[in-house]
Amino acid sequence: MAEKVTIADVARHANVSRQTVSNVLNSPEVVKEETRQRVLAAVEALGYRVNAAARQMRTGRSRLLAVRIETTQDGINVFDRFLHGLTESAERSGYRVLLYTAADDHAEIATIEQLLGEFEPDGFVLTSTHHGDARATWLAGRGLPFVSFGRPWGASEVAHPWVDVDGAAGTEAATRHLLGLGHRRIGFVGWETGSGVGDDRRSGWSRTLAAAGLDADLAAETDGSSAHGQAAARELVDRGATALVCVSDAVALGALQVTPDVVGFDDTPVAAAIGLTSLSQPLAEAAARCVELLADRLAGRPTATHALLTPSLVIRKEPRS
Amino acid sequence: MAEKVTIADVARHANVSRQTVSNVLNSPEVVKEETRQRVLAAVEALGYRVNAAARQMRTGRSRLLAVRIETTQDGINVFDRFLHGLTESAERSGYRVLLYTAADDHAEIATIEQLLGEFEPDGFVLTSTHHGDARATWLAGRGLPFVSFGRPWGASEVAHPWVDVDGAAGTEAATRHLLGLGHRRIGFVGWETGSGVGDDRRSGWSRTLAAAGLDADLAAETDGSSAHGQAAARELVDRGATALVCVSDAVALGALQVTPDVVGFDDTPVAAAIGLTSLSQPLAEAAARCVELLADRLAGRPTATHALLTPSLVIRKEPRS
DNA sequence: TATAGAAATTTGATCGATCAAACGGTCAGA
DNA sequence: TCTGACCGTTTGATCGATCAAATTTCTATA
Repeated sequence: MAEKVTIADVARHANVSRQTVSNVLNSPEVVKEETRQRVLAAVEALGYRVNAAARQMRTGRSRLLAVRIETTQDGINVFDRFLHGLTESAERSGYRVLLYTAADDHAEIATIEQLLGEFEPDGFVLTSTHHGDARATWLAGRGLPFVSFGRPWGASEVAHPWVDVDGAAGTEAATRHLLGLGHRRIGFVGWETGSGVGDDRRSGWSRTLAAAGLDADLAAETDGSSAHGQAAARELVDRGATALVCVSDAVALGALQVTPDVVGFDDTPVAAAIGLTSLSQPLAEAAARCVELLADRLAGRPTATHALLTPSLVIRKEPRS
Repeated sequence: MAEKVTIADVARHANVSRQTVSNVLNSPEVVKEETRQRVLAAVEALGYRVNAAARQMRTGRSRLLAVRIETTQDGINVFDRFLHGLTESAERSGYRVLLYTAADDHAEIATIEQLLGEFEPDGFVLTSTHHGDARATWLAGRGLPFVSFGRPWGASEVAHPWVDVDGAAGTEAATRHLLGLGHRRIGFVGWETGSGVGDDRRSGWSRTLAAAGLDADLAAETDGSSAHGQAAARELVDRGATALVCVSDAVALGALQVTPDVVGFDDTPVAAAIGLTSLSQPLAEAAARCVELLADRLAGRPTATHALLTPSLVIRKEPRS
């Protein structure tokens, strides 16, 4: 039942030593072609697979990437698609994804510390980075390999590899789209000032209006809920807005109760379901880039410092018109 | 930077042997209380953590549970909440969750085989079980510990521990709810016959109507899309239906375009967003039960064979009425 | 043909934890 | 006083892979 094939079994079967088998698998260039073939045949015949624990014990490398799985807050999030992409890309690079949970940044650091002692992940992927992120500082402080999905917001931050989606480029596209529909008074329903992501998304809207010679005066702040989004939209429409760019689909959902020409952000299933035009983040690509940056770093290859991806506008019509 | 504390360091610090440290951690009852305290103090002082690879090498156990991360099909699914619950519960039992992807059952088996050779997960969690599931047969065939989220549909299946949500009980509650609102002609928008989950959900609807002395003749089949849901709903309404119980939120979303009294299934973010009454699966509890069954089995404790949980009806009013 | 040097392969040690067995000390009973 | 049982602890071996160094085999040149 539990047939465990070791490197010694393969060696015996191929009439070579353990080390030669190891070399065939890890440094094929030092092995004579004929021997290589013979060993590979034995590997195949016996169904041999390297034992990760034994390898890790000797090399110190685990081929594991650790990622925190986030709680689905209001249910409208997008993390699962990123995680799927991450797992897929990691597999392609010979890594596996190990999950952990944490209530907050502080707890996450403690968990990372624990993981380092126990499973020794080779790298970490941080998500939902924010201003003054303690996790990035902590990881960078001890030279641990990691990438963040989300750029390091704020000036005093440590430099580290990151991947992010260009929110400003997204809202610029959204604003252009609404301008193209003939709107001249376009509002922005955002989050409270100070959130990096929110400010970034707002900036794309304002700069586009400015470039078109229009005032970017119709902006409102919300706590991110649909209810607040609706209230904010009402206010902006009362002040003359005829269309709205929103910082998220959740907020857009509320805004949609007020006026039809609304663009959301994240292209969540909700947007698709209700026919909301929204900005779609290239999550699979973002995940792939994260793995790429991390894998390059871990392999000692020269790595890019970051990647900024552009979201795409998914134009929909409300189904109930 | 990379300070690695081994069991030998702790032993030296506490003036005992390696084995005593190991005993303190694994079989505290054989160690004298005084020694135990001293060792624990040393563990604390040095920040020692067992190295999972070394332990696994000797014991053969990895404290890893492997789960396949599913692709988000139409985006309206619920897997991420289950996964989060699983990770959390696993941590509580001293396990970590390892992710993998697979295109289909066949590929999944191959991946499991690979994982067994490399990371030697202690157990597996299967999701989306279906009629004649090759994965369950394969795992059971070689005596590997696993639980499925989803019961073994079909009679010829091997017996194995499982956790599932009682779909029939859910649709029964939904049907009762609609009866309570005064409806007498209640239809069911389902999937094609043959899917275990779909048939189960349909049965709750039909048996409740039968119990109320009503005909359960208004049933339609769809491919699960909103578009088909809408068409099917139209047909049922034309045939006299005044309310509809749906097999999923996706289908319900389509049905909602036809008539307001609709109940969905899964309580996805979409349902919450559009004010759709829906059945909520206790996913966190389901995940906890999965871990419980698996952990008991792995610890050699007597285990229950399965758990069937009841979904709860979340009643909402359409926001746009 | 001999031999330096490169190429290919093998040997022994090691990573950190746990198992199995041995060990020393204490105590009850003969 | 001696024997055997018991408790708490220690010692040596082991899991499977890889590193470092040693060894053998091959190749090229004098």
